[in-house]
Amino acid sequence: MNAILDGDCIKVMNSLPEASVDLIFADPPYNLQLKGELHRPDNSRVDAVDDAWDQFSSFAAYDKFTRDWLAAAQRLLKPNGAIWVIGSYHNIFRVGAALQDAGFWILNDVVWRKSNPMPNFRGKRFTNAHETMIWAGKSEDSKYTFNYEALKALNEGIQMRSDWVLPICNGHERLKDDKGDKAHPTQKPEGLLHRVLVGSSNPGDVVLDPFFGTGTTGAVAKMLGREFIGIEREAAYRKVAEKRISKVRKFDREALQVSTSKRAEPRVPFGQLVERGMLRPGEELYSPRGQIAKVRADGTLIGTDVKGSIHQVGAHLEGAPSCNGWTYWTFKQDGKKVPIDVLRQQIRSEMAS
Amino acid sequence: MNAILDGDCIKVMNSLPEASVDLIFADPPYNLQLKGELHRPDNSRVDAVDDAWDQFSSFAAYDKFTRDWLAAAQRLLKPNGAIWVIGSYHNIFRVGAALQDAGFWILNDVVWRKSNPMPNFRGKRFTNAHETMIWAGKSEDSKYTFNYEALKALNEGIQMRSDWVLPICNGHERLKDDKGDKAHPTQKPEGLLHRVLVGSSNPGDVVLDPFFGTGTTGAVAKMLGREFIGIEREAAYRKVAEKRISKVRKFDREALQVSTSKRAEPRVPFGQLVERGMLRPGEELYSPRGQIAKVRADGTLIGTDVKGSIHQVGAHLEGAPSCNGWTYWTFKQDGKKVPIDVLRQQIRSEMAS
DNA sequence: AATCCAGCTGAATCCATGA
DNA sequence: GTCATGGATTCAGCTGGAT
Repeated sequence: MNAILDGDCIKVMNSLPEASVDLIFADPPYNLQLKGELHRPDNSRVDAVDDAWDQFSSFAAYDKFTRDWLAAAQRLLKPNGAIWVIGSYHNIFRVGAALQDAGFWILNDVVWRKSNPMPNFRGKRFTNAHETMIWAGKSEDSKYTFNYEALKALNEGIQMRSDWVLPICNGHERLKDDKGDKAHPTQKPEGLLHRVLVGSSNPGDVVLDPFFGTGTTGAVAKMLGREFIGIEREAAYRKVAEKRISKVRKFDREALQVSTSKRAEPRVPFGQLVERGMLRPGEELYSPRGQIAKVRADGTLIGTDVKGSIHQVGAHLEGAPSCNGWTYWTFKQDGKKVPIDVLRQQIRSEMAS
Repeated sequence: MNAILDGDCIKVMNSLPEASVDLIFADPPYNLQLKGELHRPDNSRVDAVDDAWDQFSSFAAYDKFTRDWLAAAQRLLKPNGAIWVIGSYHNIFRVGAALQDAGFWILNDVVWRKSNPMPNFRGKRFTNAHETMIWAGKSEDSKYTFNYEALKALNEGIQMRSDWVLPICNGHERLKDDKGDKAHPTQKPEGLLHRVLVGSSNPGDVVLDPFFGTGTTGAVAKMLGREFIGIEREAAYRKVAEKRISKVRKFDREALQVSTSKRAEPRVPFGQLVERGMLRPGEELYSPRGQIAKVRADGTLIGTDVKGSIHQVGAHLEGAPSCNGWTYWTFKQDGKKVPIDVLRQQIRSEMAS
């Protein structure tokens, strides 16, 4: 745990215990199939991704590699685990189809829209200004983690969309080797991993990255109080990543607390309000339209022609498929109408203390 | 030519002569696999895409369908032809892999970022705010059409990126049936097709849409002076499309001439007004002295003896070294002359949100 | 005549828990 | 496994009628 394992990711994954990982973030080789060299208009040469680890003999060979590492990844995930895979149009369609074929259940595809992409120097295509991430549950039934409120807060109060605008990794964040060259050709920005991990994992979760590279996933996981496992077969990358992560400090515990939704709060049966005498049997509740229902001793309501729970009676009055009775009904307190949800909040705050 | 053919798209395509089509735009079924009903927080029901044509028994069945229509499409394309396919995460990965397997050569994936997507009502995933288009040549050797300068002109003088922000099709553009309901559940916006056709085809080219629906491809092709072939098996959609396209008027010939040489960068994206249909190619703009200039499809203007950006033509008419075209030009709206800057403000307010 | 507001809608794989 | 039930959840933009 919190280590970088040496070796081929498939073999290493198969040596780890099954159902032991909460989240996987994978940045596999893109299989770029670049032909000649590319030069900028000023004749400078573009430093391309031409590493041996990105060479595959055919689509079939790439597909086999993809199926194999996905199978190993799926074995490692807990039943409610999830996976993120990032790629470009060269490989992401094959990865996505393989994910579906393996039984993963796609939850979203998320577009990383680069605010500062490399232009298309030849003027023969569109500027390749984005990469695609696929977020998928281990299976269709997985109860995946999604910190809705935290992401909404990250986005100034509006729910997070499937397109994320983030700059590419450069400047001080971009790791250099001893010669001052970039240490890894495709280092991902920490901002990207921050959003992934805040949104789809919780503190203490185990996060695995089978293509660890220079360790962005590990660095951000450490900051955010997640446990990480990295797998990387290139010694040079492992060395850079080790040094990088050792310098990372975990955020304060308070900083790791994210906004939670009401769903995470304890359930309070309406009957408790009656039991505790906050509402008395026979007391009248009022709908937004002024309709009246009476509280009964067992915590149900009775209206003019219907009885049942606060939700059922509200739904009936509205002719709606469902209704949140807590916010629907009000009662009279000192002559003013007050939502009954206020009483639930009182009970919850008592429970917390 | 310029007709809507009735029948199954694979059979119809196989009945057409091979190597006869320059460009294909395809909006195939997405295979959504929706389960139950979905309600908004206000309890209104979401009108889902549950049509029979989007039902497939398995991924294997969908893959076979995809391979078959792609093979027919590939046969129809000229050697230098290209194809666009649009989809969502439900199907686009399978389509992309099938394209590659069939020998198509992916040129870009292009993300349509929706400025006004439907939210995620249950707060369980990211807002599904984009769709993906794949642009591919018939083969790796295809000398595909790419109107670099025209697209650059549409994008305020900056080269066009692989992510396009456009609103979904609603308002008056959205076609209704006799009962006032939407005529087609997934009608695409004309702005999207405008950019596709201006960017990757030339006037006179033959454009095929094998999933014609209500004919957005045909309508925009006609406006832009392209020949179209539509294939649609649902009589109701064909009827709506026929009526729609009959009302479309082709733009003036000179409006279709797009820039072929570099020019000064306009300071503002006037082209977006054209792309979004706020101003139509061929429409007249008026100077303060009553002089007239016509809008062209790539967002440039043509006057009596001058053509160029809104700023350049304005400056020429005034004999001035420079001119702010945004405040200089007006267009007619409901009989009144309105500065085009009003339209820019509309776009800006959309972008800000 | 402008402005405002309520209402409606869009390619959506959209719940969790306990009996 | 199924089933019933509590109760949580939305953004942008257009339209048509009211102010």
